[in-house]
Amino acid sequence: MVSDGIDRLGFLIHDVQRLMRKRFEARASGLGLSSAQWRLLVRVAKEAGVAQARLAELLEIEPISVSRLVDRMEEGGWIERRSDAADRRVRMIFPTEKANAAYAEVKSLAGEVYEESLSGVSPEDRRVLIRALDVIVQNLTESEASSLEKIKSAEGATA
Amino acid sequence: MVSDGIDRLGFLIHDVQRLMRKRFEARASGLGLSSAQWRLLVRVAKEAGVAQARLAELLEIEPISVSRLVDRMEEGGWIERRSDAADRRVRMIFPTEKANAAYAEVKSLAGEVYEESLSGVSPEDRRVLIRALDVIVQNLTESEASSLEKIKSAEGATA
DNA sequence: CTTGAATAGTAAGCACGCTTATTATATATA
DNA sequence: TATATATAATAAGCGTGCTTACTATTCAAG
Repeated sequence: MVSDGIDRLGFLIHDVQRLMRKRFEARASGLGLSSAQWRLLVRVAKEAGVAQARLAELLEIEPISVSRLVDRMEEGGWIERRSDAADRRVRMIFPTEKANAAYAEVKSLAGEVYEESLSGVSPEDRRVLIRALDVIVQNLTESEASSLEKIKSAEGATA
Repeated sequence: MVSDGIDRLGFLIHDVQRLMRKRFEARASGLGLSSAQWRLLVRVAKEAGVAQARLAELLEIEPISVSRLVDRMEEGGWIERRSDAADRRVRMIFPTEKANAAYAEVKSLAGEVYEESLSGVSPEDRRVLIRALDVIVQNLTESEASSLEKIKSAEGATA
């Protein structure tokens, strides 16, 4: 327990995220696509016509964050907003031809970054890594929900 | 190789980082200390009197980012800027008493977040996780440097 | 001593996340 | 029907990272 490195987990995750994003954006800068925009584009490619509110759920970010991201991506010509005739509150998001054309290229580019990152990590360790990260996401999203429940039930009780 | 999940690595890292930061800041919000500020404070606690430029190196962020982070932390009463008599360009950074008092508490709080994150991950898998993240950081910082060298040598022709 | 390069720090402005508040529209209920 | 609530999107403004450009200071070279 003395120096297992767990006490550095937050710092490590933070550093890895920052470095991977930086590397990806250096590669994709020619295209003018940031990593956040790429994440959104992946979703939109799979579900053309999705509403912004649903995108926010899928990406697990706030609707306002989607709104401004979509602003910039629309300016960049990556996606298109269309009104929903059935519900005039809704803006449906579609990928443009430019986005469809770039999709495969950017995906392989992301794959390159992953391979560079994992150089020297065995296949077995890669599996463990991915599995552990999945568990962490699970743990943190689950108990986020349960925390909310606790708060709710505590509100009406002796806290 | 078909669905080993490596293609989700970037998304996973991104999600884990965001969720852990969110969780930490929910816990530490009472103290008014963000995770970026906590990272800086850890360094300053270990090297009281460190210059901002050195902090930027240690934290691997840009000097300007340190500058504004330090602004807010000075306002918050966590650190103190002092001029270096030997070099008037330099601002030496010291933790305040408030910071020293909070240090142990926040550290254990961070530890709690790590434990919650890793719930259900075996000790062996934790070791693999930390080791893999260390390797990734290594891979991405190393070839960042080598990229810079390539650029430099390309600039100066035969270098 | 003077000039010029290098270094420490900061200012301005952008991207992307957030919280809080507002507008427009839909839906449920009195 | 009229009103109240809920939902979709956006606006305003903050924190933390970035790039680029600036000032102040130090140091090296002449």
